[in-house]
Amino acid sequence: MNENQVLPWENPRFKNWIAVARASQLIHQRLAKALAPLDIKVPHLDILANIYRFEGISQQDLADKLLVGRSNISMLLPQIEKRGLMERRRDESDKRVLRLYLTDQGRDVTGKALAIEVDLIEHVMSTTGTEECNRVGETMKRMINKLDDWQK
Amino acid sequence: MNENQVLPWENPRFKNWIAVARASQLIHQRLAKALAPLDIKVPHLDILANIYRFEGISQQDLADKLLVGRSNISMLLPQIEKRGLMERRRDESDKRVLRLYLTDQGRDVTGKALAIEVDLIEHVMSTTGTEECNRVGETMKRMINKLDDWQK
DNA sequence: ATTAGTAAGTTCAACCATGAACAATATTGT
DNA sequence: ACAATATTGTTCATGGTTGAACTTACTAAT
Repeated sequence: MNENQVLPWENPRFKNWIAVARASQLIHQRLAKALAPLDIKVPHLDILANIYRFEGISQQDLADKLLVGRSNISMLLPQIEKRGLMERRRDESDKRVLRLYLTDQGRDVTGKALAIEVDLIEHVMSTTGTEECNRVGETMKRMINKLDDWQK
Repeated sequence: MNENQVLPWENPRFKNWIAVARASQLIHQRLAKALAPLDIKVPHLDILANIYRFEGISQQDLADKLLVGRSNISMLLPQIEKRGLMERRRDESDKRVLRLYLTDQGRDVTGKALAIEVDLIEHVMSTTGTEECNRVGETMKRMINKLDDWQK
């Protein structure tokens, strides 16, 4: 910890992590602009994509997957539902939970939005080969695991 | 673009990018909690760290580095200044710009906060060797360049 | 069966972030 | 010199995000 008291930007892990954070932030911003024509915000797409993938997911499970609070989901869903992209159905076997389903229109919009996201990422990573790309993914997964089993 | 119409989660670049985004989001959240004892928010640290590194930076240049709007900086700085961590001085040669400087206390707090951040990242990336770490950083920098010279 | 504990979802107040409109100052072209 | 244009920083309205308190529903223990 003492050798970190000098400029952290000379620390390899730190400075490379900064690049990761910047890339992540930039892509988020670009994605937001790219989704504007569909009148969809990034958090909306995060939600829609997860319902697309896990039909009938509960709001709690959705919040866990997205790493946000339940209240966040509770505030966003009514907007999406009013636009007719998604609907909530009470689970009959457990009346506390609401299960989420895309409408046909929702599936259509989500497909288009995901295509935009994939195109963006494909383009930005076009100079990154599949092998290197997988190595990056593996590194990130190891980091996520480290975070998960550390401090709860 | 057609082969992306199936599940994007099978697309190597897409699925690996998702891991990057998740790791980034998680570290952000953990860092926020780790900074709580210092009563510092992540955006505050972003600002302080950049003044630490670039003494006398202007608000506009700071906003550019942090990839946020000027208004963001304008709203956050008074809070930091009131806590006595930083001060603004009018540039005499161009009276529009305000130049930012850390106080002694600000330098102290920033050093402590950066040490917390470095410790977190060192720990989370402890299973990632320097070489692999640099490769990840290189990949991210290539992505950032792709984003910079595309669409303005 | 009743009580205590737990879990899902909602609401609310507080806080952050953003972009547009604005004021003050600099720069550029003629 | 002067008008038109740029740039810096601020303000404000809007909308997003959070955690705590709350309601309703389920579960476990005795």
